Amino acid sequence: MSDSSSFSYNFQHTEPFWQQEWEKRRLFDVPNVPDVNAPKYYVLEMFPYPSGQLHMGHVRNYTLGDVVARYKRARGYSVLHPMGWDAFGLPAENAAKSRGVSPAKWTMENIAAMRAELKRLGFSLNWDREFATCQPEYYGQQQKLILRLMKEGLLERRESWVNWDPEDQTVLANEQVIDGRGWRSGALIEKKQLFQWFFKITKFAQPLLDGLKTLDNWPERVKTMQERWLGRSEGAKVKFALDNAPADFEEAIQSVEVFTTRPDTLFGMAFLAISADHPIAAKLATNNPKIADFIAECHRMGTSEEVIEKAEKKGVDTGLYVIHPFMPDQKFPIWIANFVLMDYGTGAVFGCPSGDQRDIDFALKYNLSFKTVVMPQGEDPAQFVVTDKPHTGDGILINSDFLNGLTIAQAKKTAITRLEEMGIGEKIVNWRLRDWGLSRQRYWGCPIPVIHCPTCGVVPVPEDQLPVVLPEDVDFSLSGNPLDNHPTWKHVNCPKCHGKAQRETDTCDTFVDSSWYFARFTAPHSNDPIDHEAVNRWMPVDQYIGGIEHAILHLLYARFFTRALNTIDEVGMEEPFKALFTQGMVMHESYKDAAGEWVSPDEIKKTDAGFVKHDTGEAITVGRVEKMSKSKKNTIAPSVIIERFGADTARWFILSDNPPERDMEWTEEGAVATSRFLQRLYRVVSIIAQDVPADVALPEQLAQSADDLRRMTHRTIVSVTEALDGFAMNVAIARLHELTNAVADAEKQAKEVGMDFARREAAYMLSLLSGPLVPHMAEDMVRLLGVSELVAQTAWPTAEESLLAATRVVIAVQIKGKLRGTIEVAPDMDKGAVIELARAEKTVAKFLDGQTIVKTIYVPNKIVNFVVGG
RNA sequence: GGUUGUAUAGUUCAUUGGUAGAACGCUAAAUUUAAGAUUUAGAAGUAGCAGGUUCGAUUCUUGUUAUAACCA
Repeated sequence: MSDSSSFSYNFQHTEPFWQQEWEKRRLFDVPNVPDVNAPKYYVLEMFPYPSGQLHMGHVRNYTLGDVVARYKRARGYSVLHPMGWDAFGLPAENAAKSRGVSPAKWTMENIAAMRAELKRLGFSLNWDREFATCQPEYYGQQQKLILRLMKEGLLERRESWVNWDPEDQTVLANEQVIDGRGWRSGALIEKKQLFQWFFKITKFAQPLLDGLKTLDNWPERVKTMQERWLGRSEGAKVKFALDNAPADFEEAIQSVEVFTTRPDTLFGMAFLAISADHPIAAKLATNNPKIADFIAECHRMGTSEEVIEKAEKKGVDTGLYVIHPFMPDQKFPIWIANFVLMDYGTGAVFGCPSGDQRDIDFALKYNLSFKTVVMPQGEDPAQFVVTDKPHTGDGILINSDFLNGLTIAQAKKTAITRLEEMGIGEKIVNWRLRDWGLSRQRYWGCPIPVIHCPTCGVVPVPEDQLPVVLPEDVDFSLSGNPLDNHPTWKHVNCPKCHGKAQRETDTCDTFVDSSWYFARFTAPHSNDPIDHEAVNRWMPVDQYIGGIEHAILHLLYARFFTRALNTIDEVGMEEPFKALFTQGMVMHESYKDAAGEWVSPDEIKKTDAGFVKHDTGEAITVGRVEKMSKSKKNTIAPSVIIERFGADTARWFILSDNPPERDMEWTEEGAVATSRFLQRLYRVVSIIAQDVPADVALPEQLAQSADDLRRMTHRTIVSVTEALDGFAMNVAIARLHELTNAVADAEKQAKEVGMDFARREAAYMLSLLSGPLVPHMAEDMVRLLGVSELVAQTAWPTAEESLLAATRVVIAVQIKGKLRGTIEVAPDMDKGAVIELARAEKTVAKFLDGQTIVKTIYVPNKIVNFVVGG
């Protein structure tokens, strides 16, 4: 027997070696337009933001993608597997502000560092296709697309409310407003109207909703989240006439249009609420200081739904009244309320307190009377009354004139028909989705390529003058938009009239950059944004992989963009991602010291008394297992792991423990155990490589042990293949563990007939099957076995059908469903014979003694069940 | 509060309408100058709880509890 201690896998040497070999042979390169006869497979992981360091989430994401890419390549697909950088965004600008380094330099240095780490992990990427969105070669092409979409009317400029940070002189996203203050400056945020650019995504609301139904290989929950975000609701628009409208009210504001999803509850109306930005509110504010104050207060609140949801519901009475559409003799007060949004629906709602929590809160607070109009089925209409808890469920209409006795659905229909007959309302579809505002008052983004001319208005930059390149000599010490502050950049001549004009100084939301990069990857060096032949051959992406945190915005914008590009014939498909996989997070234990401060895992060590600090010996408490994050200090740097254990260990461990869609916990023990296992696998294969000559033949007759091993090997081929097809990398790994154990065990029968062949076959298959997971070691093992072809170039193995069937089966024998014994028989043995054997089994016979068999259940190759007695 | 998912060995997960498995960890022994070492042997389970369907349920189904994500 061999001396096992002499085989040790040296990843420091072999990993870079194989990476160079693959690179040299250009194994992962594919043409922009693949051979029509070869099946294509486009696997893409969400491209990273170049923060400077790879984190474990990246490792998990890109390892998953790489396993798919390598597996599909082995299955004979032409595989497009590119990598790039989502390189625009605020952190670069912050670095510029705080450290005086230029955003471009900071970004490119980060990219270089992260690229080196990705390469070190041995991902099978087509690096020739790499780009960063901050390069003019990319964003210049994006500017062309923006202009083409603008020409098609899919982009427009309009005034809209924004959160304005007066100190930083900048617009903030809703998420950046915390308790009414700017997240960086802490200044009180104002609402302000600004001209902004919008993608008209709402035009695509219905197609985006319908398209979800075609995405069979998307996680259900992502589709549900998108559906809710789109928020289709059917309802009615109802026009309320003002009672005694003031004389100075122009025609347009002598009535109020309301959107409602519940026209059935019109008779339960108690008040009409309008947004602080409603024209009537604005009109009243001019000579009513109380109303003006209230509006100002609303403007300080922020614009997000979340803020509005959490804020106390408040209102102010305008003193005006509207006339009820169905009851001309009744009038209801108009209130200005902080929970009504101008850009949802019509900016006005009617309140029905008996059927809505928010409305009843409001009515009770301001002492507005109301009546009950819906009661649960089976209640007595004379008795049922809502006082402080609204009835929001299904039911029957009461106290509602011509709607009485109808169900909610019937009443909605009837009410709308009546409104339409009267000419004061109609059925409409309303969406929660709003147009996508892409203007950002920032430097580090793609400049929106238009010029503002005092005579010609908004003039697109002609395509031959693109790209509009960001200036490099920028002063970040000033507040506000650096592009706007730049002394010369914005001053240009109008392309039309050649008079003095100014560039648009807004840049694009970075979500624009990530909304078409997948199309650019198919022909990244093209002089046109998208090479039509390449994009139509490679797209849609067959497998997209990324985190659940992008379930809504990125994926929705990318879907919209693809549809928009489809309408201008830039791409030939409507949906960009055929299959989506959302991986879980990488978690780690968190640690705190006595003072309650977070402590990093590498500052501590384990002792018999628990964790203590390395240097001081201070006791550490172990906290929850949480998502790795810098603030909790529970991160593990991939680079450290790679250095200690190698890329293969990192790859194997991050896939081994959990199903990929679930959160996984990174543990030191797990990494160590993985490393140990891989060493063992290598050793097992090494021993075979040494013991068995490469040209060993398959003998006519095999010993039982050799036959068993061969069957195990071929069953494993099937199960690993199925697991990889089903994205169950953890299952594939479990099966490979089992085969490794079987091969190691077979060493004991190494001298039996056919074992040489069976062991060598098992070792080779083990190497090929683990190839997608641990590509470096797989290459090494195959070379040890004397095979010159690289694993990366070898076709995926197929199992021999004849070895998949069992040679004998163990049948369970039950009496009344309780296991009483087992028998071993040849597969597909005659039913009668099996039952006879079962009946004769020692324990079974004992239990059957003196009993009458009422019924015998026989499942071939599995079970016999005797039902006895009465 | 709603939606969706999950619940199986100490841990992480497989599996199946018909004997519940793997890996790690754990225990013991052996080997080694040494080990994040190796080998051998072993323990570990009422499949969350309560019903229903069935000859038979961990699997299908209803309810419930716990937990997670998302929405509100």
